[in-house]
Order: sequence, then structure tokens, then C-alpha cells
Amino acid sequence: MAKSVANLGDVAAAAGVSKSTVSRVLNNKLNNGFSVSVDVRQRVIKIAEQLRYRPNLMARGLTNQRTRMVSVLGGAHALSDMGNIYQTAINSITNVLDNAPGGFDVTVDMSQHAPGTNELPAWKIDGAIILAKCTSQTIEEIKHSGAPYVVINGPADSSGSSVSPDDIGGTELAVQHLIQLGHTRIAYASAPLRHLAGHSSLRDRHDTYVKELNARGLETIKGHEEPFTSAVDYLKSAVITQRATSVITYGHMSALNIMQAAHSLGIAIPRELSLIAFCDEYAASVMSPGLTFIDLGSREMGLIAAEMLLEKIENPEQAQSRNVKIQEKLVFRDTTARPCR
Amino acid sequence: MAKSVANLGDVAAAAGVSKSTVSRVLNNKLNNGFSVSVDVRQRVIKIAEQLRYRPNLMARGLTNQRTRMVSVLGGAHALSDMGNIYQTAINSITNVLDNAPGGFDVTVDMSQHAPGTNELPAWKIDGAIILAKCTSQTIEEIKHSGAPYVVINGPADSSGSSVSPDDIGGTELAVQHLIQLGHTRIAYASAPLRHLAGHSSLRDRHDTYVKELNARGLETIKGHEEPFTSAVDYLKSAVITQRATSVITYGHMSALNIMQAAHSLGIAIPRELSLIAFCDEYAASVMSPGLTFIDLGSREMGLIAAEMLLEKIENPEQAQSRNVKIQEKLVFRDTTARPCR
DNA sequence: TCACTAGGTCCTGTCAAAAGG
DNA sequence: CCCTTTTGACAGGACCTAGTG
Repeated sequence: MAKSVANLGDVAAAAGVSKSTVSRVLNNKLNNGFSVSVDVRQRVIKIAEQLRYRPNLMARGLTNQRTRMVSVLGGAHALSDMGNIYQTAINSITNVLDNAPGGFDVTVDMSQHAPGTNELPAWKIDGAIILAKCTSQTIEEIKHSGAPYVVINGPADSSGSSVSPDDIGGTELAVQHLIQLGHTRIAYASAPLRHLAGHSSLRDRHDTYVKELNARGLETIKGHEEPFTSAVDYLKSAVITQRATSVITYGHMSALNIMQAAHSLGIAIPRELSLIAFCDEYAASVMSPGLTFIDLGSREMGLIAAEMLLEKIENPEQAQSRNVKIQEKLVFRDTTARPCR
Repeated sequence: MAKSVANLGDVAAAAGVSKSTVSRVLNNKLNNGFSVSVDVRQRVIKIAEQLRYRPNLMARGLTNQRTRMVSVLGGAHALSDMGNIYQTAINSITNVLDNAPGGFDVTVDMSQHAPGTNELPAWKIDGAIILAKCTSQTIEEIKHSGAPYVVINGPADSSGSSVSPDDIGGTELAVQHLIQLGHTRIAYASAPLRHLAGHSSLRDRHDTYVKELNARGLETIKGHEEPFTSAVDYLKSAVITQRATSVITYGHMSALNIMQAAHSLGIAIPRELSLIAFCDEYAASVMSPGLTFIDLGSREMGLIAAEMLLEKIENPEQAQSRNVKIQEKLVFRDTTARPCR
């Protein structure tokens, strides 16, 4: 009673030709000196449509060993932070892969895998994109399966490519911007986000802050060493006690907390405090007032990651692994200004 | 040179038994009077591990017509809003399905499908969960494929189940809460979100606001009819001109905008203005001050949706479609208080 | 009854080969 | 023997029915 879906044989029978002919017509295979009469071609196509024929991709994948399926790993933790950069990246990844010749199905794996277990889908995939990180076991599995992979905003070993934002350059831009505006008391507020533990961005942004200030003979503002727990307490210490006139903060969520805290302490932004954060265009666009931010280039990251992956899928032998750094850009808007003191 | 993955035959050869034996051992099939010696069983399992054998699911799916794969559709638009309820729902969906006997792979389809095209993955799936909405063509495809489906926060026709929050009840709770606190001038601020066009929540929340106020002989505050474009202008009209002492707003993003606007207009929350929004626990938890909100129960929605889907997958004949309404709950925190005038 | 296996089945893609002119 | 059009047989990997010693 279950609806039986039409298969190649059904179409062949209905069209009065062999299965091979149907297969070749529908797949447009013109290689081995193959040709069909216009007559047969049209009949086959028409009947396939009538019967709503869709090839059974399990059988297809069984023979040609390709599934045209690309998996995005690490979705569960990467998407847990509100509106973070990975959403934008995923959008551009799907754009590229959807529109690639032949097309790929992009699926995001959302399972929260217990540590030590395998993150790969049970399906054979043609390629993988990893958001920030995955377990070393997963990397092993991917390598063993032979599928190429690209890591976005995280490290890859020699067998895989990576695309990351240049956090060092971005932090330099932020410091330069504030100094050009006339600030000399510049604070750094780190992120309290749990799932970021150990991510290079934490270290890179912080260390560059310290290095840049030291290089210019400026004093760092205490509290930069570790994540703040209360934005109000942080501002009391950094702005009121230590007289910072500007804060560079890890991300848009911490920026939001700092803005709220500044309001409640009666500190005007940007008149009394300049604020700058790392995030992407989308996150910044939904905040008001317009945040001055270091654009991580998430759209570009997704684009490049997808293109590199595509190259490796199409050309497994030839394409080689690369580690690309995306330049971060300063977007000057309403939360930074000359200091008033 | 390409690493060839071990298959059933390889394991069988290495263990010195037949493929059937390996298959049955690994699948624990004890039905048809099948049995194995402890000896063979252990040897097979050990060798399978050594060779890192993983069944080729294409071949498996070919025979038993099940893929143990569940697809979440509508991810692209559902996840575009920062930190919205679907992320939480997806998390509980994956929890349930991962831990189901046998386990399911949950993948979220992220492609932004051109209107009129098919949203289904090319793969046969065992079931689908739809976030808010999908094209009617997709529904047709799912039905034709015979896979069961459940819609979260959206309408389903007779062949599918649905789980939605009770927006009418939730709005009643919000109005009641404000009235109990002593408010009589209650405003409603709708959402400017594009991808929500036509969603029942827009109508339900708005209409219930009007109905509840009318029923109590209270005047509605102008501006409720359509989404605001500028939160500052909205508050000027609703709070300053029309002297509203409280605002019910569509979601956490509009709440955020209103909080920012209130700050910049010098309106203290909750002393001069009470604010209440519809969202889930997670969104509310990252905002400060603690937002009073109507909890949409996204975790529960995901849970129930996954369980209903599971039931239909395991019991295609017996399980019947249901439309479940989740009760919304008021969470009283720091943005609502007695009016001061 | 126990312990195990051969071989057919699912459906598509491919290749060598054959039919028709 | 040519070319064009079409085909049958088989591979691919796991599962299951029927069957063996």
C-alpha cells in the first residue's frame, strides 16, 4: 500500500526502451560516442516527468561513489552564540555550492556530540567544512574517508585548508583608530563565552592589544587579562577608576553588555567612552547606535572556503592545501569619537 | 592511491567467515533463529574495529529503504534572526533523535532555495521537521516520498503534525501581568522582520492585544497596527505623546531596540516604562537587565516535535497526525514594575 | 537445534557489444 | 566495414531468505 516511487525500470518500460537508454538520456551522458534520436529523448523525458521519476540516490551513490553532499561540522557550538559570524559564512557557503555545476547539498550537522565520539554523519560525504574546530578524532575520520575539508576560523593540519580572519591585523587597526582619534587610555574587555575556550582569537586579540600599547609606550588598563563577569564592575574599574576613554571588546555580545552597563552608570557613548568590537556586518546592523567595529569578513570567509573545497572536490590530485588569512576591516560608525578630556 | 575503506567483504575475509555472519553480528540480528559462537562474535567485532569498518549507508539504504536521516527544513530563514527560538528547538530535536534507539542523523538544510524549487535534499529521508514554513511544493514532495513530517511554529495540513506556541494565551498573560501591576496604558510594538511576513504570530499577538484591551474597556495605543521603523520615534509617540506606561513587543530584538531607544530618550526601565517581549529563555538570558518575557517554550516544542516524528517513523500506520499547542509562560524579571504615575 | 553460508535483492551507471541501416 | 542507436550484463555493498552440514 505504500506509495512505490517510480524507478529507472518503470520509466524504461513505459517508454519502451532499455534502462541504459533512460539513464543516458536523463544524465545527458554524451561521452562514449553515445547519441539518441530526438524522438526517444523527448519521449523518455516526458515519461520521466509524468511518473515523477527521481533517481534513487543511494543506488547512484553506490556506483559512482559521490554523493554531492557537503557537510558543515561544528554547527551546534558555532551557532549557539547569538547571531555570530558563522551564520553569514554558512549563507555564502551554500550560495557557492548550490550554484556550482552539478550542485551540492549543504547540510549542517547540529548534533551535540559527546566528546570522543565521531562528528561525521554516517553518510559518505564529498567534502566537509569545519566551523572553528572539531575533535581530532573527527579530523582523523575525515582524512580516512578521503574527503577534502576546509576549516573556517580555526587551525587545519597539513591535509586540510583553512580560512581565518587576521585578528592580529584587526586589533592593530582598532588600536590605530583609537590613537588617531586621540585616545591614550585604551582598555580591552575579553569575552566570557564558554565555547571559545582555547580559540586563537582570544589570544591574538588580547596579545596584540598588549603589544601595540607597549610598542607606543601606552599603559594597558587592568582587567584585560581575563573575561569580565559583570560589565558594570568592569566599567567601574576600567573607566571610572582607571580613567580609560575607550574600550576594545571581543565581540558584539560583550559590546552590547558594555553599552547597557554604560547607560546605567551614566557614561555617554561615544562622548565619554569610545567602544569598538569585533563582529560582522550583520551583527552590527541590528545594533543601535551604530557600532564601530572590526569587520571579520565572514561572508568572504565562507566564499573562499567553499571555493577551495570545490576545487579540491573537482581536482583531488591537483589542488593543494592552503591557509588563507582574511584581512579585517575597520568600519567607523557612531560608538567611537575623540575623547573629551 | 585513494584510501579504500574497508567493506563487509574485507572484514569477512579477515575474520575467516562469510559476509552474512559479519552483517548479523554487527547488526545484532538474532531474529530468524540466528546465533553465533562467542568466539566468532568477538573476533568479528575486533576485526571490524581494527579495519575501521563503517557500513556503507548507501548500500544499506538500498535494501531496507531507511536512511536514519532526518532533515530540518527552513533553516536558512529560521536562523537568520539573531538568536531566535529555532536554535533552541533544533538543539532539543537533535537530543531526542540522537538518543533514539538506533539513532538518527539530524541535518539542517541551509540552502536558500529559489521560490518554486524543491527544498528537499536529494536524499531519501526518514522524516522531516519544518521550521515555521516551507513552500507548498516541498510539502507535496514530502508527502509523495511518504516520509512523515512535523511543522514547528507553523501550520500543517491533514497529513502532517504541528507544534506551535499558544500566542493568544501568551498575549493574554502579558496583558494580565501588566494590568495586575496597575498599568492601564499598554502599548504594542510589532516586529519589522521581513521573513516573518504572514506568520500567524504577528496576527495572533496583535489581535489578542486589541481584543484584551477592548474587553477591559482600555484604550489601545496608536502605533500597534504596523511595525515601527525607528524605536525612538515609536517611543516618542507611544510613551511621551500618548503616555503609555508599558509596552508589549514582538520579540527580543525589538525589545533590545526599545531598551536602547528608552536609554537615549532618558526613559527609565522599568520605573517609567515596563517592557515585556516574546522570546525564549536563552535569548532573555543574554540580555541585561533581565527582561520580563513570555517564554515561547522552544525547548519543549523541539522535544515534542521530535517525539511525534519518531512515533510516526517507527509506527507509520498507527501514529496519527496531531496539532499541539504549547502553553506560553510568563517570566517576571526586571523590566516590568508598577507604573509610577 | 546449532552455527554458519550461498546467492538473490535493492537501483543505477557503465561498458562492451550488438542491432539496424 | 562503416556509423548511429540501443542493449544486456554486471558492479557496487549490505541485508535477508532459504538452505547446508
